[in-house]
Amino acid sequence: MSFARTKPLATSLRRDRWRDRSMNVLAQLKQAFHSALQGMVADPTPYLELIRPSQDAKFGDYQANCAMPLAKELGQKPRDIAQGIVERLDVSQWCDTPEIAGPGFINLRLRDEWIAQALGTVFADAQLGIVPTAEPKTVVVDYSSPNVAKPMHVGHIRSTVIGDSISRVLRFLGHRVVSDNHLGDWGTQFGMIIYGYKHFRNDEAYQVAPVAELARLYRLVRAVIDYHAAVLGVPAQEAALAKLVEQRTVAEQLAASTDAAEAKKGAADLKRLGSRIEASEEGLRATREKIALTEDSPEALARAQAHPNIATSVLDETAALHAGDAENRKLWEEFLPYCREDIQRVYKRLNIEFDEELGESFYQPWLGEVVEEFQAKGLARESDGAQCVFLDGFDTPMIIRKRDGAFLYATTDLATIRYRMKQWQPDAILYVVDHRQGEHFHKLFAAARAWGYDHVDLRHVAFGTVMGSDGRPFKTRDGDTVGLEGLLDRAVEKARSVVDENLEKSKDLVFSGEERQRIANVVGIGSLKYADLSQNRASDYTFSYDKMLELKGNTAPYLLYPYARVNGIFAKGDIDTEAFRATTPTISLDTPEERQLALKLLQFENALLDVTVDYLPNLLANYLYDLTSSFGQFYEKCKVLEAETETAKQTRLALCDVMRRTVRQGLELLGIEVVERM
RNA sequence: GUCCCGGUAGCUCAGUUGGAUAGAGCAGCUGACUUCUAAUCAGCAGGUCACAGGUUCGAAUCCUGUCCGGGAUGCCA
Repeated sequence: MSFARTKPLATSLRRDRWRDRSMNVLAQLKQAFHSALQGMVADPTPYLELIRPSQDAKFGDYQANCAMPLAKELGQKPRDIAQGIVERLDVSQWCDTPEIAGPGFINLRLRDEWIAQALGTVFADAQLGIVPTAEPKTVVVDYSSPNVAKPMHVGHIRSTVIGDSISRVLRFLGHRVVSDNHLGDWGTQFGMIIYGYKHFRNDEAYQVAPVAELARLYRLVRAVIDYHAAVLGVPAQEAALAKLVEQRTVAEQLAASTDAAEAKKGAADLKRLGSRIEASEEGLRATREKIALTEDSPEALARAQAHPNIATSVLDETAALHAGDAENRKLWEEFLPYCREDIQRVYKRLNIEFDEELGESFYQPWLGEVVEEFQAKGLARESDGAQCVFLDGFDTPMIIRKRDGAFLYATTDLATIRYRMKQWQPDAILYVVDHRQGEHFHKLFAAARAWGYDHVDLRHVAFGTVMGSDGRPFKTRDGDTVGLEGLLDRAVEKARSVVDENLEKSKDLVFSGEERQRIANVVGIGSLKYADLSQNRASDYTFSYDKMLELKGNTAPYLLYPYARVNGIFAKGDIDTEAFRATTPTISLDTPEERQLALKLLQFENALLDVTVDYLPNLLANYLYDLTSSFGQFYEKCKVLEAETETAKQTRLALCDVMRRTVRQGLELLGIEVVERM
């Protein structure tokens, strides 16, 4: 059975697209079509979505594809309908006479004078012609959410960067955004550092640098636990491998069969088993290396042998903390600020801030109430000793209280929804969390709706896994997850060598080592973020330093370069930017490159609105890439400082300046900084 | 077993929610620096959009089935 659908935020945002705005051409065209279609069809709104930028310049700048679907509804020929629409349509303010082509496409070509005038308006506006939405929504964006006390790793980059960008775009468009870092500050990792603190601490180190000492304790306890788990896991891994090898033997026989169908199946099995065996062998090798890591060090081995039951002891410490044990509670309160401080270092490097950082522990006092309320409303009942919420359409229930009485993340998530609704009355709550938790969120949202929160758009903004070049989840050679800080260091380091290499080539410009490092920092971090944001979040993402730092293609360096180039033009021409912005340049678009660039610049707002429909920052990245490509062509063909006429020079300076401001603003909305020269 | 993603050029990926001849970058080949920064630009080549049906004026996109890959799947998060 299906649930009553809440009104998605995107629907109301989409309506913004054709609101009356002086600079948004598409919005204006939609309005003109709305008038023209009125009387022809009951509700013109859905057909307005069929007006879009043309794919090919020979079809004009925009095309309206509404005549074909209308043909069916009205029972007439599509070309006749197109003709009818055109006769009722008044777009003369913006366009040349519309043309009908093919089965009934209506092609629209903007008048050059209109584009020029619109560009002038954008040039004169500090906000690039973008006005805040008339229908501001309140949106909670839940992202990043690392476990504190545990080093952040590569898995956190996507949530952090995507969530940050979505927050920035929504806020820029005038929505009220509450960005909330739902920290894991109440889990087993605290049991680990509490255990570590009790058994392995170095008091002096803790006094001098508590954050570093706690991190050391975490790694140390983790290593001991991993060692025991590895030793215990080897037989099972070996057995699994043996089974696969056995299956391979069967497949080999099948492949040799005289029956064509059987042989084909055998060959397919062989191929599949081959890669599985490879993966299995590699896993086993990694496990053995992990064991060796401890056994090769007498000190580590002695420690491991002295703590054989460390895993359960850690769980006991965690349970004691949750049960209110005074000592553990005191330690937790002491450690938490240090752990928070530690992760802030990474956020600072990434230039990311949150409005709220309400961790799991914040909701802990209300978990009992939540369960009771679910029971009282008949939404939850006992099953096998656990409190379960059974939901239509799901095979398994959502468990909100374990047999042993402990709560789960589902419980916390429910309490969190209740708090957020009460505190901010949001229209939408976005969870920027990897796609593997999809089913959890489906259940959570269904439970929340049953609970009464059915007027909020709860949405799982899912993203894929970060993969290595081998096509498997991105790991270090030892099979560990890759630390986030090391990733940033390496990106900056690689960027530095790219910077050095390229600046050697420019003779006239002198860059100090300090400036080079600053550029490397912006380029390195920016590339790391952009590589992620420029890809559709739904797909898995193959991590590659070389690719993200490419100078051509859809990369951060490619987008940063035109910005610096325009600065170079202004510097060379000795043109004061502020003074120029105070003027009203005469604009006349006389070359295809100028026209194309101007048109792209006018589409910035549409790119931002597109991002908000399905929360896809890559649509903004695509736009910026498109824009800078157009600039590249313009730059090649149109001399700015040595333009043939004064009007051409003013036009081109204006184009350059609006381009530079748009790129800067666009990158800022992706959380990426610019450099003045490079 | 069931459910959720995905399969587009040798590689990495886009593809504006069903529109006209499927696009970029890398890799390969060819050109363009005494010129506002060549961290660039122009060009060539590269495709059975996994496969088979279906829906309609029109399908990479929607539906059904098959194959392949990944993920989730009762007490972790």
